[in-house]
Amino acid sequence: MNSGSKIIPKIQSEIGGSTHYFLHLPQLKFRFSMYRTHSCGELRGKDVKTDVVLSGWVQKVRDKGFVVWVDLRDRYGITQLVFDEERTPSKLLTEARKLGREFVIQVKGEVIERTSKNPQLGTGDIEILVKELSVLNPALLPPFTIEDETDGGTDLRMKYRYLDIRRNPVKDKLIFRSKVTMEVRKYLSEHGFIEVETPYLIKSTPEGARDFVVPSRMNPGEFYALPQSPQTFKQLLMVGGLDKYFQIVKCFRDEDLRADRQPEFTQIDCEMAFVEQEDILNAFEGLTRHLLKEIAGVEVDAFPRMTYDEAMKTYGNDKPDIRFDMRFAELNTLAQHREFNVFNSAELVVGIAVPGGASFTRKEIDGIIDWLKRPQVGAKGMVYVKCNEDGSFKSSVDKFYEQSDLQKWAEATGAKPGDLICVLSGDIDTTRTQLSALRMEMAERLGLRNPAEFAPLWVIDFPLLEKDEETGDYHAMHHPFTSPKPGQLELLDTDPDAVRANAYDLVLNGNEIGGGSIRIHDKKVQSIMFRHLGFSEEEAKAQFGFLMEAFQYGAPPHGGIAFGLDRLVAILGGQETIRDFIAFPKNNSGRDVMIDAPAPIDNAQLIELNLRLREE
RNA sequence: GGUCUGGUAGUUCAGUUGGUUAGAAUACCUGCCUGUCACGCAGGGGGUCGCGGGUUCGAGUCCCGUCCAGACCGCCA
Repeated sequence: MNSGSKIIPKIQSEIGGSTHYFLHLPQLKFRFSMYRTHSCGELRGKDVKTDVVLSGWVQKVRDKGFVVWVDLRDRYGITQLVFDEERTPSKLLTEARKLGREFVIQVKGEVIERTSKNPQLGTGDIEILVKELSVLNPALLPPFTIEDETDGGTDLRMKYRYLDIRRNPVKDKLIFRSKVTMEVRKYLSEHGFIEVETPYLIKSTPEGARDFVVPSRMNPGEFYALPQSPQTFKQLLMVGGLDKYFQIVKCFRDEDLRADRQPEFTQIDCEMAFVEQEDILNAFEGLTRHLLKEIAGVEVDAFPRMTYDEAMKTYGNDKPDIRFDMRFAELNTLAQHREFNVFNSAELVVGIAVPGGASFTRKEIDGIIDWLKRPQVGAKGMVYVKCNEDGSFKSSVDKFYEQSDLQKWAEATGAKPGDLICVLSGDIDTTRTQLSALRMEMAERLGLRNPAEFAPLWVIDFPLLEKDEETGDYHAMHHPFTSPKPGQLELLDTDPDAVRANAYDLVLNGNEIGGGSIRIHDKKVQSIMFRHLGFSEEEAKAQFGFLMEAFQYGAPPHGGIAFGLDRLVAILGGQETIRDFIAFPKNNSGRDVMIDAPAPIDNAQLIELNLRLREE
């Protein structure tokens, strides 16, 4: 791989600040003479003496006695209104004093130059001397302040999401998302992709995540499922000859949530016919590069590539964050020749060099070890080596190892004087997972996860199958339509773990933002796959008969990829959590606290649907 | 299914070893203020300490249960 390639943005992303985005033009594109001639963000010094009509929300009333200022806000900005004792009729001045926060008002007046200007505001050179005021709608006092730095907690803000959306940080993220989807549509359309909508009411499938199901009134006892992805439909579109398809589409998975996971989420779903893996990688590297350039202002070199096996060995993770190093060094041969049984009995001894970590105090290192021992990580302990500035080493296993041993560990991990080598041991999978968690935690603590830096990476050659440790069954690591590498079909019988797939993920800053594969387009191969996944002939036919049938009518070689749009947008915006990039997200328990869903349905509805709730 | 953290004024939070009348900031209301823009100044109102039970002379504080929220593990082809 192209190691150490770090991409520094030309323009820093400024989500969360007050900077507005490309779509945030201050001008109204459509003018409605009845309610407004201008937006609250566009009037400038050159507009002085113009008669205008503005509408918006009252941000703040500042009553100074002789003069009352009202900040009028809309999506485009804030314009100051002025009412004063000299120029405003007393009746109007009294009305202005009665305005409350978030009242919706309309004013007619004249743009005048301010006596004292506000350079922090785009409209800060002018104000509106109001001649007519009408309250279009009064408002209750909002439960939290509609300001960039609100006093509201997340719970409250979710319940009153429509108020939260009035705030710049949320509004700007939605505008930012709109910009991203616009660029996606633009790029893919320019490259010959056709956007096709596929159905939401489809059939439940046993593999993968749990389905959300929808009862069918007209077909008693039968259910639709909401799609986990439009996978089979986009393959059928290839059989249909559409050649290049995309769709920005909602997908549904009934699994537990995370900060970056919602039960309904949006994918950029893509498929191409007459392509091999290389064509897909090129096409969508192009899309991603386009987005990085247009959205984040970052020019990126060719994306590095790494096999799944290499990623697991080097980073203990199939979605490594390569903005920083701390690569794994396997130390078995260097550490299993002394009397240290913890290492000698381990399947894997592996370490990383934490830059600057030698300066950690004993207390800090104990803290790290405690962190590792939490059930979420589950490590038994950690061996560490401080690499002193004078070239000597101080380790937690000095009893067992010579300085020359530790010197070799330092060479293997790439540790320099001042670094801390952290070593974990145990069985291969667990130890890699734990060290990977430690690597990310250390990067976080050392501030190496710079959200304005973008390091994309293709991870390729995923295993075709994954073994369920409980049942011993195999299931598709990607999905059951993924093709094995050429010539590896025979291996399915002898060594299923060794079979690699034409499957790939696009990783950005340690997040899987996209994944796809070259599909099986041959009915026979697909049958073999289903058999290995434990489907009987009948089950396969019942579940995917339509696809198998379609493959007999001239299915072209095809493959595709799907990007998680919510996550992609959040990362491009330099954020960890996707929720603010979704207008109306669900909470931790999958609830919409604003509309209070899900909710029971009444008995008549149940009867109509031929459903009865189970008695407990 | 599990682990951890939190729940006190409209809001964000503090509240010591269990001890008098539960505080601060902000928001809100009233008054004042000749250029504010986080305006300022003075005053005022505002609390079922998530809910239920227990220990105790006494519980915001300790214990048990429960609900809600957040982060994570499992899960997420």
